[in-house]
Amino acid sequence: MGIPVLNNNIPDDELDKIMDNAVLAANFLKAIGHEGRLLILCHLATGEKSVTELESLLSTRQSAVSQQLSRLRLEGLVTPRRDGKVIYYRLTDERSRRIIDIVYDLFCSEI
Amino acid sequence: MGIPVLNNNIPDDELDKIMDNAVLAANFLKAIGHEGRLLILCHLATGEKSVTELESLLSTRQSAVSQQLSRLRLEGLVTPRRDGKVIYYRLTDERSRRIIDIVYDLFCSEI
DNA sequence: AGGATATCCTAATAACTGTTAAGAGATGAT
DNA sequence: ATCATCTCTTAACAGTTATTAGGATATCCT
Repeated sequence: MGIPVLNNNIPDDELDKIMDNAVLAANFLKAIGHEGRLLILCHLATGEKSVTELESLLSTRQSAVSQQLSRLRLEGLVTPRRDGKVIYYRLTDERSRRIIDIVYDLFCSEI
Repeated sequence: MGIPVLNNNIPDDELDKIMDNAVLAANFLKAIGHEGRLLILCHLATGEKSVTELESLLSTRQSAVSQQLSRLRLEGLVTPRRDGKVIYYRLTDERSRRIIDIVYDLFCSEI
């Protein structure tokens, strides 16, 4: 059923660490807290896609898609690869995939 | 190192499920993608706190704390318990805790 | 009554989004 | 080489939404 609980009592020292990183974490969560960007991540979970492909998958204007991608790029979630005229995007690494899995687990694996 | 990858190829059926839930998920992520609310969750991770306690922990006005709590309540992340005049908030369940653990894992456990 | 919260409201400000338009890289034709 | 074209990125703009602050009020309990 999923993700293990790391620890039930986070010590105060580490709580401070969280607090220091709160802005960082909040920004990251904002980045994925967006319907379009979330869908992009889901689509990329099934494999590389070009911007044009995403444009039609999402029924969103190309420049909007591009901007959503740029936000995801900023967070390091996706990585572009140019092949001729076309730029393909993919999930950067296991971390990106983990995040989608988590969202999937939280919102889609319940009955 | 953490959270298991559920599957590398999410089938299209389930992708649709994700898409249906994208708005839901995005709203949820927006709720926790907020510095103040994230900090509240972190503080509650160490145990129940009253609104007044949170008010001073966060150096935020009471009405603001209350509003942030109400948003978290809406998402089911926190649960109030009244004891006389005081209302104590705690993380609702393992799901809430899991989410903080994940954020912690993503932002605080790296070297 | 009095303390602790929740709600409501208004105003000010900041953040976010999508749109258009202009620009940059790559490719292929002339 | 030049030009047109395709794909994509970026900047500028404008509408919308979120957030914060402040205060006023209502409520719930002792």
